[in-house]
Amino acid sequence: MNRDRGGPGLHGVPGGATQTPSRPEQLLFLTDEQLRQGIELLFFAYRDFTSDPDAVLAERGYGRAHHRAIHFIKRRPGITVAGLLDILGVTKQSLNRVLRQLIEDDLVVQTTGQADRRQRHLNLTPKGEELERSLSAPQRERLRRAFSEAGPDAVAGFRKVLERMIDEGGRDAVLSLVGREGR
Amino acid sequence: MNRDRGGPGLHGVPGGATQTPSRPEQLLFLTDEQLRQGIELLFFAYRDFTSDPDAVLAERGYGRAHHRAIHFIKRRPGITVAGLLDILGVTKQSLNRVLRQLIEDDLVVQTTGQADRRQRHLNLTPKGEELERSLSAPQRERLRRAFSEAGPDAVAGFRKVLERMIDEGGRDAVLSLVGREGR
DNA sequence: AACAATCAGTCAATAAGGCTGACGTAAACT
DNA sequence: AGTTTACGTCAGCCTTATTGACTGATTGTT
Repeated sequence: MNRDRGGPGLHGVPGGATQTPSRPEQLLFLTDEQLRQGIELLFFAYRDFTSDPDAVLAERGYGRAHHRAIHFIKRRPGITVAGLLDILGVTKQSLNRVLRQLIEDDLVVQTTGQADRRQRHLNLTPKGEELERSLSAPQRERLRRAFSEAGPDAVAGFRKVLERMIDEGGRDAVLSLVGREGR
Repeated sequence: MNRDRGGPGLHGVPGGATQTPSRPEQLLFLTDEQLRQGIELLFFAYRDFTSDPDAVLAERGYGRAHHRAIHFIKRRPGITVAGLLDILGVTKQSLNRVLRQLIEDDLVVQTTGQADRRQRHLNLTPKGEELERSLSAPQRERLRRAFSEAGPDAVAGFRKVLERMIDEGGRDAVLSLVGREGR
C-alpha cells in the first residue's frame, strides 16, 4: 500500500485577493528551529490523521485514492470527471481505474450530463454515502476532540494558518470550494 | 521484524500528562460541516506544503522516502537505523534501499556504534546537509510567511490543535522529539 | 562456552498507485 | 466540415511499499 499523496494540482490563476489581515502584518521573529518544529508537527499530526481511514479502507481492499475520490464526490455531488481530476491533481488514467472499481462496487453512479452530454456527473449511492461516513467519522472525531481541547481561539488560529499555507495562486478557488462559514 | 502498514509508530507509554488547558475544557459546538472543512483545509494545505520539496527531490531522482530519512537524520544526528525505522513507521526493507542510495551518493554516513557495535549511527555529510537545507527551505519559507500573516496567536492555536491531533499514545514521545520550546 | 536475542543488511516476489503515450468515441463549438 | 472537449481505455513503466526468508556480527544470558 502506498502512503504517499499530494502532487501539484489545482493551479489556478494568480489573481490574489488578500484576506484583510486582522493585524497590520506584524513581522514575527521566527527561528529556523521553530519552523522546523512546525514542519514536524505537521508531519506527525497528518500521519496519525490519515491513519484513521486507512484502517477502514484496508478492510475493503481500497486505498487512499478511493478515499479521496469518495470524499470529493460527497463534497461536490454531481461533479464531473474533469472536475474531480482538477481537484485531485492526478491523471485521467489513474482516476479512471479507481472510479471503475467504485462504480462496479455500487458506491458511485454516473449520470450523463443534461446540458453537456459528454460529461458524466458523479454521485454517491446510499452504499457510497455509508462508506464515506465510516471513513470520515474517525477523522471528524479526532478533529472534534482536538478542537474541543484546544478551544475556539486555537481553532480559529489553526484555520488561519492552514489557509495561508495554501498556494496563493489557487487559494481563493480552494477556499471557496472548502467553504468559509466557520470564519 | 516487519511492521504493518499505516503503522502508528512511536508508541510510548500512555502516561498522559495533560497540558494545562488554558480554559476549562469548554465544550464546543462543532457541526459536521465545520469538521469537514477542517479535513479539507488540512488536505489542501498539506498537499501544497509537500509539493515544495517534491520539486527539488524530482531533480535528483529522489522521492519522499529520501526526504523523510534526510529530515530525521538531520534532526537526530547519530540516530540508529532502528530508531529511524520507528520514527518513519516503514519496514526495514523499504528504508534500506533509500539509505543505500543516500550513502552511495555521499549524503549520509554510517558509523559503527561504540557502545554497541551492531548499531550503525547515521549522520549527514556536508553534501547531505546542503540537500536538507534546499529541501526544507521552501517549506520553512511557506510556514514563515503563513505564520507571519496569521499572527502569533494564530500560530499558538495552530500548534495547539496539531499537538492534540497526534495519537494520544505516542503524543508525549512525539512532542518531546519535536521539542516544545516554542510554547 | 553455548545459546538466544538483537541490529543490520539483503534477496526475491508481489502489489498499489502513480505516470506517459497513444487511440477511440461521442458531443459540442466554430 | 473541421476542431476541440470530455471521457474511457490499452499498454507499459516506475517508485514505494509490502511480506517472508535468510545471513552475519555482536551482545546478553544461562
